[in-house]
Amino acid sequence: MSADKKEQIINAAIDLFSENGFEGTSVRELANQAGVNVAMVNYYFGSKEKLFEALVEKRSLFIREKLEQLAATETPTEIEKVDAVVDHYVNRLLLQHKFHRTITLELLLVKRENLHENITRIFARNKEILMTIIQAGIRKGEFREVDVELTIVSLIGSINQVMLSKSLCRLAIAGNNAFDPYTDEAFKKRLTTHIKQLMRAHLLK
Amino acid sequence: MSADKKEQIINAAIDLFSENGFEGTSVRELANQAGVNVAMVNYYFGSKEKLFEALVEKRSLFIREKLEQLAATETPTEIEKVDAVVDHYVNRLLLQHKFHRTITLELLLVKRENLHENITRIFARNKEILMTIIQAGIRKGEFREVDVELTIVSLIGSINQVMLSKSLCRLAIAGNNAFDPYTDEAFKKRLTTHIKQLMRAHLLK
DNA sequence: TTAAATTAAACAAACGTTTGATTAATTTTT
DNA sequence: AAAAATTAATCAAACGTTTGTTTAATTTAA
Repeated sequence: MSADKKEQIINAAIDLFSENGFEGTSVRELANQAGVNVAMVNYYFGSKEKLFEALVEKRSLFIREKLEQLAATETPTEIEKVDAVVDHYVNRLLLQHKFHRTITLELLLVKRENLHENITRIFARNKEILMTIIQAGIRKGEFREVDVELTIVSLIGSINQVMLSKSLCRLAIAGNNAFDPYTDEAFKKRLTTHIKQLMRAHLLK
Repeated sequence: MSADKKEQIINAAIDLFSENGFEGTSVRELANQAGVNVAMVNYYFGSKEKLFEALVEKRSLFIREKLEQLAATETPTEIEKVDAVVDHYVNRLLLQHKFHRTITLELLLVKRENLHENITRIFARNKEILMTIIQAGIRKGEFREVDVELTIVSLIGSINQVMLSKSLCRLAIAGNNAFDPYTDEAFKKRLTTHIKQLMRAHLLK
C-alpha cells in the first residue's frame, strides 16, 4: 500500500505543480487529487517541500540513460548524432513534459534555492553529453568552430520556448487554437525538422 | 501623491513577482517593500490580482515602439534588419528583465488565464513584426524558405533560455559562477554574436 | 498483539481583504 | 476671505479563510 500511495502523491504533485506552481498548490488539493488523506503527505514525506525534493529525486533517476548511450554509439558523421539528440530530446520532453515544466518553473524562481542544486545536476549532465558531441564534430573538422555552449542553449531553448507553455506555443504557431503541443504528432515532426535544419546550417561547414 | 505610491507598488510587485512568483509574494511583503500600508494595495488596485493586471497594462505600453520603427527603416539587406532585431531584443530584455520574467512565469502557469490574453497581445505584436522581416527576406530571394514561425521561436528561445533564470544561465555558461547575466556586458556581446551567426547560417542562401 | 497505516479533527500562523477612524487636501457655501 | 462640507489618502486593527502541519484516535496488516 505504502509504495502505491507515495507514487500517487508524487504523480498528483507533478500534475498540480506543473500547472499551478509549488506555492499555488495546496496540500489539501494535492491529497484530494491523489485520493489520500491530507495527513498522508506529511506522514510519508515529512513536509510539502520535502515531497518536492523526493519528487525531483525519484523522477530524475529515470532520465539520464538513453542520452549517454546515444552519445557513445558510433555514427558515420557527427551531425547524425545531433539529429538523434534532437529526436530524443523532443521525445523525452514530450513524455515527461509535466515534470520538465515543474522543475523549470522552480529554476525560474529564487525561493527554495537549496532545491536548485539537485535540479541543476540533471541539466548539467545533459549539457556535458551535448558538449562532447559537438566538440567531437569540431575536432574532426566536420563542424565549424561555433560557440558550443550557446549552440546548446539555442537547441534546448528552441524546444523549451514552445514546450513549456501551451499559451506560448499557440502564440508562436498560428491557426491551431485548439491543438495540444504535447500530443500533436504533426507539430512534433515540424519542430524536430526545423531544429535539425537549424543545427545543420549552423554547424556544418 | 497617488501616482507616486501606485508606481512604488507596481515596482515592488515586479521585483517580488519576478523572484518569488505571484502566489509566492504576500501583499504584506509587497506593501513593506513599497513602503506603504497594506491597505493601499487594495485601495488603489482593488485586489492583488487586479494589481497584476494593472502592472501588465502599464508596462506593456512602453514596449512596442522601437521594434516597429526598426522594421520600417530601409536597409541594404534584410539580414541587417535581423541583426538589428537581435541587438534590440537582447537590450530590451536586459532592461526589463524583471518584467519579462514576471509575465513569462505567468504564461507558464494555468491559473488566472484571463491575464494570459493581455500578455499574449504583447508577444503577438512582436511576432508579427519579426514575421514581416523574415518573409520580406524570403520574397526578395535573400533568405531560404525556412519555417518562419519556428525560426522566430529559436531566436526568442535562445535568449529566454539564458535570460529568464540565473540558475539556467550559470548552468549553460561554465566558469562564471558569480556573474550576473543581466548586467555582464561581455556576456551580452557573446550572446548577440552567437544568435546573429546562427540566424545568418540558417537564413542566408 | 504489536506495528504500521489511515483518519477526522484541531493547531497556530499566514493569507488577502475590509473596516472604521483620522488626517490632509479640495471644493462649496456663505 | 473665512467657514463648512466634501473628498481623497492613510493607517492600525480586525475580519473570515486557508495555509501547512500535528495530534490523538482508529483501522488495518503482519
